[in-house]
Amino acid sequence: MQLNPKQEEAKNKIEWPLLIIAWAWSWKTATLSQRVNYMIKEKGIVPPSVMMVTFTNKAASEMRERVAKTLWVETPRSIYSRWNFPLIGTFHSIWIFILKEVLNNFDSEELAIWLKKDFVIYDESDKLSVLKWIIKNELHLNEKEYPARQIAFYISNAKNALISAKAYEAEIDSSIKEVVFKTYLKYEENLRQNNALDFDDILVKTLWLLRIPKILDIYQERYKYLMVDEYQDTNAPQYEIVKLLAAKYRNLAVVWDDSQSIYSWRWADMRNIINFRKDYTDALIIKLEQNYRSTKTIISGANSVIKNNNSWIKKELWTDNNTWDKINYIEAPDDKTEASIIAWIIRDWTEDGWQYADNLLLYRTNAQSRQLEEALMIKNIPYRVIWGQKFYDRKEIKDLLGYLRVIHNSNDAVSMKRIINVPTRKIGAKSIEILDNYKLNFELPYLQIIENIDEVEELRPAARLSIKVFWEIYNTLREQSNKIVVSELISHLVKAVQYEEYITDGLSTDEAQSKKENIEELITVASQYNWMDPRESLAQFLEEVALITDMDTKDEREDYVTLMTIHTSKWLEQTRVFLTWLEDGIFPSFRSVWDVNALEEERRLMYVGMTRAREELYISRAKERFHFWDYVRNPESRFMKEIDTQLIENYAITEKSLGWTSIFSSVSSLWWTSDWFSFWWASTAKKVVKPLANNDVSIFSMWDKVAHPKFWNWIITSLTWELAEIAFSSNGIKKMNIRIAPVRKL
DNA sequence: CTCGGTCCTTTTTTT
DNA sequence: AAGGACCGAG
Repeated sequence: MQLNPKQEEAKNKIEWPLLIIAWAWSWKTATLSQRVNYMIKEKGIVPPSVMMVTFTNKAASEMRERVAKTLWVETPRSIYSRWNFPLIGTFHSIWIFILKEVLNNFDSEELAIWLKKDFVIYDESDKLSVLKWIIKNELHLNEKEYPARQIAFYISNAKNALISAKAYEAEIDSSIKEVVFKTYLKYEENLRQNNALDFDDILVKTLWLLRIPKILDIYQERYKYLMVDEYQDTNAPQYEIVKLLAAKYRNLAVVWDDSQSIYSWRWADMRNIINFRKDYTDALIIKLEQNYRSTKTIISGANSVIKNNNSWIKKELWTDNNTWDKINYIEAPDDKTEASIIAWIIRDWTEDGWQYADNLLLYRTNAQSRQLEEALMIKNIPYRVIWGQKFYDRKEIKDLLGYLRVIHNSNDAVSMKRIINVPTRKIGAKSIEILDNYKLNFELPYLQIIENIDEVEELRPAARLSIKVFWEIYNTLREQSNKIVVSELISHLVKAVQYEEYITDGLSTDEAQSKKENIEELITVASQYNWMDPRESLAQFLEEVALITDMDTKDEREDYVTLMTIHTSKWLEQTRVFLTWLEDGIFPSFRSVWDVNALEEERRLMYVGMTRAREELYISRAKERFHFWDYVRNPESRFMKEIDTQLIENYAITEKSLGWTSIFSSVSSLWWTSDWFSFWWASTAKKVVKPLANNDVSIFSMWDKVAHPKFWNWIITSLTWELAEIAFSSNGIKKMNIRIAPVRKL
């Protein structure tokens, strides 16, 4: 790949602070990977002295792959093969790596930090359950009045402003902050006892350690060449950490794009660039303004939107690429038609030889995927929804990880509480309360109490017995964890506690199957760590699982349409992009329309969405839709009006484009029956939704007996074309489309 | 005391 | 889909 003169300049300037202003698809990734190659191959810099920080795991692994290719070496599996390769990872993964290394080599007391090396990472739901418990049991307050979610927001805000729990007392200026202060203190105490960190702590604790001169010295000397991608999305602790690391050698290159800053709600502050300019007044500034991906039309369209932001630095993104189709604007009469037209367009293109995988469907919030999914299902189009962190949020996954976590770190009280009665062992809320009180009074970790459970006399004998049984299982697993790799450990665990029987009890075949598949999937992910030493594999697996998200599991080899939020799409590009639900109140979100800053961030999000498209961009909205249990008519999105009208072509809604839709929408109430709904839920739980059945309708007739996997045997009591009413002995009459429903004639 | 039903609500964006 | 509230059975 031949770099242009600007990119070449960025590549060659390595012993100097460097600000690369890079607009969408300006080949910044190629520039950065060639820059690493240049350092190592031309300048003889040793690979492990180079650190590159990216924003997502996906970006990091892509970068590792590219760099490995230019260096002619095998792509390392993780950031840990640091001795012959640059350190390339996300902010969080690199900081965890540093935290662990420091804790392995130094005494915690010497560092004046309570953190010990086997720490666990609490995700958002772990954090909320701790906060809920504190609010209810320690502060004796009503959770309704002081919602954990709101308290969590205040605490996170404080942490990112580097205000400790003790220092928060000075911030109190309202009754809610009074409660926040008390909760924050207890929460920090809880983390300390459990040897746990939340996401914010990963940054804050790293910063704390790097402020110790002798620690900082080690890392400044090791990582002499630093690069930070997506600098506009850094927050205060991240900025401080980078500043400290770079202070000595000043070989820091940051990549910045103010048009793509969309994480201010995670405390990202694009004004960090002002601090950067102050810290490095002599920094070389290079602008990469040529876009190598999208057509002229798409770029002009995106430019015409983003220039409405006052905070935006004026610039012109340009391209040599061809002008192609105009931006297609679909104004559908209602939500179902909107979704159907999109499905129809995809189907049509596919018949012309395109792949399903050439299409990307974007929306503002995850909940919006539903109607698009329905339309795709009706047309048998395979698709996959990428939810933020859905996979690891599922009960079966959280349960199994909970076991692994207490095996790894016996102090982890949140996980212990989660799994002590899973599967049910007759240890209920009352017993756990007794354990909690005992723990509070004697300041002992759970494990120690469980080990000597006979001392807890308040406990019912039955509960004590159950805990002993649990203790046996736990001990066996813990011993095994030293001898067998983590994927085998999970299999043993599932058998030892009869987890499958527990989780699938009372479920339909379909639902049970999906649970089992999820467990299988977890074992598959875990088996990637099989090459490691058993104990190490467990630690590594748990660490990376905490940071992994659904989008990291996107499989490039299968052919399916991808659906995701615009936020999630930031790292990718696609031939054809559909931006849906372009209505004021939805996009921009109703929460943002009164606040200039929030609105500008939404506009940047629009820019990000538009520039994901390479060749064709479809924008759609519905004049009327069913939303939040009501019919609403949202005005056209203001962002749509900002696009230069010459660039837009209104998509004609013809009979052809409606196709079968018009027939379906006339009987649309049928699509909303409960079994359709549960079928939808069941299907989305799976990785790739399999195309629906395509039954030959002609073989069915009135009074036929049919088999259904979920409801067993039915009898057709009414049949109009392919829409049937089917009687089921205990559930009354169900309406369904027998062409696509999972039914079989008996 | 514990469990397993039912019924209700839930959300903006995610490392 | 999952958590919370509530209730009746064992």
